[in-house]
Amino acid sequence: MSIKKDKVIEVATVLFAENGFENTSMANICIEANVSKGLIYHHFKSKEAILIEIFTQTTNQMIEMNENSKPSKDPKKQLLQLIDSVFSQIEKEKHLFKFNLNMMFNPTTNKILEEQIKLRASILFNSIKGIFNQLSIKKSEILSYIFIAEIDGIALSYLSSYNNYPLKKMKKELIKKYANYND
Amino acid sequence: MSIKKDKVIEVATVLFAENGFENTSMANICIEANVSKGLIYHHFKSKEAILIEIFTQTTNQMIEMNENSKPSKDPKKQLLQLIDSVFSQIEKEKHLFKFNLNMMFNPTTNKILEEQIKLRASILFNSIKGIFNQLSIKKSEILSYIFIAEIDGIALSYLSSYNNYPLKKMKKELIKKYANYND
Amino acid sequence: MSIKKDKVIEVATVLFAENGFENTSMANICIEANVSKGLIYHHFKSKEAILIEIFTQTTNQMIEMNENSKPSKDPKKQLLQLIDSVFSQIEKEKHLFKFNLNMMFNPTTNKILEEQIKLRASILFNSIKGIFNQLSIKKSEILSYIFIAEIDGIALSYLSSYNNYPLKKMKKELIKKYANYND
Amino acid sequence: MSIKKDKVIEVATVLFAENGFENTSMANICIEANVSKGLIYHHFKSKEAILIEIFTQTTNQMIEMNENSKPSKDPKKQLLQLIDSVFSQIEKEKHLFKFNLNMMFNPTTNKILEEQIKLRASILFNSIKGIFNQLSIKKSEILSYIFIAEIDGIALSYLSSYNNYPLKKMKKELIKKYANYND
DNA sequence: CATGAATGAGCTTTCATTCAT
DNA sequence: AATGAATGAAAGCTCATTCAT
Repeated sequence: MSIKKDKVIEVATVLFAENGFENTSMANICIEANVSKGLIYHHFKSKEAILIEIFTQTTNQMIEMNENSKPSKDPKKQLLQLIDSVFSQIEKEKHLFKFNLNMMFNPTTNKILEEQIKLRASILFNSIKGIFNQLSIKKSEILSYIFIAEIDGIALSYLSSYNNYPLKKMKKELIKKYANYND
Repeated sequence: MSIKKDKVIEVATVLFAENGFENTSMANICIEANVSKGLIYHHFKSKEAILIEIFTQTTNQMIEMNENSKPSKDPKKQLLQLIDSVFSQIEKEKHLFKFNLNMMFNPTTNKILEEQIKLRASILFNSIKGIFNQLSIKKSEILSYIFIAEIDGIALSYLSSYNNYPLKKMKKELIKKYANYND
Repeated sequence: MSIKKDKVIEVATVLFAENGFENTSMANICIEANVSKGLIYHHFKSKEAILIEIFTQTTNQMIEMNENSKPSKDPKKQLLQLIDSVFSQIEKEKHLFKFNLNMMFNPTTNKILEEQIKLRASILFNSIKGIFNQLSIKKSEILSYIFIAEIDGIALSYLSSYNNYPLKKMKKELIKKYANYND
Repeated sequence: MSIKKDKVIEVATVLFAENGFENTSMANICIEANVSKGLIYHHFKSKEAILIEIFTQTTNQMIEMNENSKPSKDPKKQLLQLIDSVFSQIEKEKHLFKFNLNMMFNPTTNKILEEQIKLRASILFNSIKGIFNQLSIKKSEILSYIFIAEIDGIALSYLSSYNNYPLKKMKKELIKKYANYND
């Protein structure tokens, strides 16, 4: 793939995250990516197409990671590992999480990315359900929804409203809960 | 307050929710509210000002409701009442919740509404902490954050990703958790 | 005349001078004069009408001053008095001179005030010619034009371009020239 | 430089001169230049930028002319040449002189062009002072200011107020004055 | 693969003016 | 004499997209 195309993707990701999809113009992207308008339309059909490609790339990474993860036998261990990786991601890639939430709840981008969003949700859900199946087959579905809600809720609070959100304490509480689980 | 101004607010609320802030033009609002452009700018300094007024009105309603709620003595009962009212709101006012999430994570509107968003969060937090204080003074803070995360997380899942989200079951689980709390 | 009407004239004069005619809105005038839009249109047919009234008032003052000036016998003395008064006006009422030049060379206001501008010019010219008639009947016309050009040219330089314009020295030179005149 | 850009400059110059800066809309320019709005904003950052470019071009022409003028040895001859060229310009390019005066005394354009205006004034002043330096080193400064005031004053009278201004006679008077100078 | 001139619809906002009260 | 709600045209400007080169 062309270097310039990659640069466009990279720059657009940052600008969409910082300013939102509608507040980022193709001209902005051109300038920042040091690329002409003609070229950007050579690589992408439209502004929407850039957004779709960005989102798809990340989704594909998610899928790949999911496939490559060798489940350790112990489901509890898996859960704790998952919690650990999610929390470190929330902290490290704050802007990516904000970007995703923005794209999910902006009516315009939501329509564009609808399928992708549902796909991601089902991948996540199935991955987590796979773990809970090992703990409690009967309740694995509802347990997965609860787990996802807890994670998402913490992320939402952390990213939006609270200045000194006790992210570390929240992680500890979650670990405490799921370390003793299964009874 | 003038009837036409009210109409503008009402129409703008719907359009912002349906199409997003940036994708709603003043012309759209004019047509839908059956009002001239001049008049909108007679009543509102700018498009931003409309958004702020909408948000402030809802915030004020929150504050009022909060002040008028006579806390029943039993904190558990309060919690269960709160859960009940939140879940029925999530279902009934789906579009309002989506609108709020959109405004919170759209960089443009987030900047405009920053203070309001923080104010709302602190009102909610203090209100919930007030309940948990009665159950467990020491851990009331972390418990409040967990409770809020659970509620927000469920709302987020319900509103965004999942087609047949088991909202009722989630409510049941939450009630189960908090009905037996602190024992 | 109504106090509020006077206030409008006063405020409009300042705003037109500071921001120009086209850059001063009726709304600006209303706010600054603490008057409603309805009232301003009760007193003045239009924005143009305000400008015309402002200009007419000043013109009338010029006429009045001209009529009331009792010419001392000695024309040279008159000239020197005139120079003195013009220079002190240029310095004291800088903004009024700028305003007049603006109104004269702005195509919009020039059209509105055309007659007034010509009237003023002829008043000034005749008044000065009256003086020079006493010094040299034959050349009084051309002498008047020269005198006016000198005054206007100095004013123009002082008001527009030069930061440290030697206004005092220029006055001295002019006085020197006309004190020894015709000998 | 693009033909269409040149056309915009050309059209804008005429329209600004005829109707003033504020009374010339971008739409006016588009229609007259047979060009789309988008294109104008492709070539110029703003309406102000067009004005600045127009003014700068003329300033640069002034500078060029100034540099290319080979001073004949005799300063008196130079002065008379200057007078001759200025008077023929005043007559031929009446609209350009009016335009400049408009831009100088309109508060909006004055702010935009402040630096340019000062630059032009200093170029003119230094050029004239260079001549007077050869006639009378000590008084060259004040003599320059007087000369400029005379020229400007005549132009001002001619362009603004008087219907049958004796421009030719004024030129003759000026020539008479400076032909016999310094004796 | 690459440029940037060119379009035209649409954007937010301003404004002089009118009119019912 | 006084208010301010209401209008509608027009302003400056932005933008996604196209296309000749």
